[in-house]
Amino acid sequence: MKITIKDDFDLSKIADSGQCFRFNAMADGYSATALDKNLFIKSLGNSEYELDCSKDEFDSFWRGYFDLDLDYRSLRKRIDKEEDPYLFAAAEFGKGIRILRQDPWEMLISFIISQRKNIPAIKASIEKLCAMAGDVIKEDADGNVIYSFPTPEKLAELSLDQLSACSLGYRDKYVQKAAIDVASGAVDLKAYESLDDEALMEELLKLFGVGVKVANCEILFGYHRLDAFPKDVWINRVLENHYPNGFMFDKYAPYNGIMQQYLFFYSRLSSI
DNA sequence: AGGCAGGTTCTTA
DNA sequence: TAAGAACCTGCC
Repeated sequence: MKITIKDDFDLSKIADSGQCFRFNAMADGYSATALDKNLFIKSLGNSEYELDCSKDEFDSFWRGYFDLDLDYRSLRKRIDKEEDPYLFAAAEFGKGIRILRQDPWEMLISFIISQRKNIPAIKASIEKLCAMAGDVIKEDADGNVIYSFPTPEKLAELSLDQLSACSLGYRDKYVQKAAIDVASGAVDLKAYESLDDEALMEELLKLFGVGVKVANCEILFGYHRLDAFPKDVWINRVLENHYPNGFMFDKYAPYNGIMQQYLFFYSRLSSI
C-alpha cells in the first residue's frame, strides 16, 4: 500500500538512530522487523512511501510503530535558536528521526545486550539470537531469511552455551535470567505499563544486568515514555561540553527523550 | 599490543 | 556510599 507522511520522517536517520537494531537499508528501501512482523518500506519521493503490508496491518500496527500520530515538527519548533543553539543545530541535523513504538520485551533484551558493545556488534548478536530461537517470517529482498524476535519462552529454553554462541559475552547470564523471569511470569513487563515513571524505573533496576542507562532506554524505547533521557558516553560528552549550566529538562518536558535522540544522533555523526 | 565500545556487577575501603 | 576493578568479544 501507499501512504503520505507530511511530518518529519526520514528512514535512513531512523535506521541509524541507535534506538532500533533490526531496521536496515535493504535493496532500494528499508526492512523493519519488530517481534514477529516485518515491513519493507521505501520512499517514493514527495512524502510518499510504498509499504508491503495491508491497510489493516498498517492501521493496527505500523502507524503506531512509527509514532505517526505525534507531530514531531511542532515539537522541534519548541527549540529556540538563540536560547539553545546546540540543540537547535542537532534537531535540524536529526530532523526526521522519530521514537519508534517498540516492544518492551524485545527492547529489554536488546539493551541488556548493548552494554559495552558498538552498534554493529549489538545487531550481530541480536540476529544470531533470532536465528537460533526465532521463527522464520519470510525472505527479504536480498534473499536472506528474516526471523522473528524470540519469545521469552523460546529464549528461556536456550542453554548458557547457546546464548554464549550468539556473542553475548558476559551478558549471556543477564539475558538468560531475564528470559527465565519473564517466561515464568515472575517479571510481568505488560503489567509494568501501569506503573508511574519512578516505580517503573525501580522495577527495571531490580533486573540482573540492568542499570540506570539500560533502564532508561527501556523506558524510552520499550515503554515509549518520551520524557526518559538515557545518558550514555555520547550524551555525557554533549552535556559536559555544551551544557555547563545544565540542560533545560523543564522546558522540553515531557519530550526530553526526543531531544536526547537529536543530541545523540548529532554528536555521533557530526563529530562535534 | 593495548585500548575501547551506547554499562553493570562485584569488591574493597 | 563511593571509587576501582573485572567482565566477553571484536575491531582498530
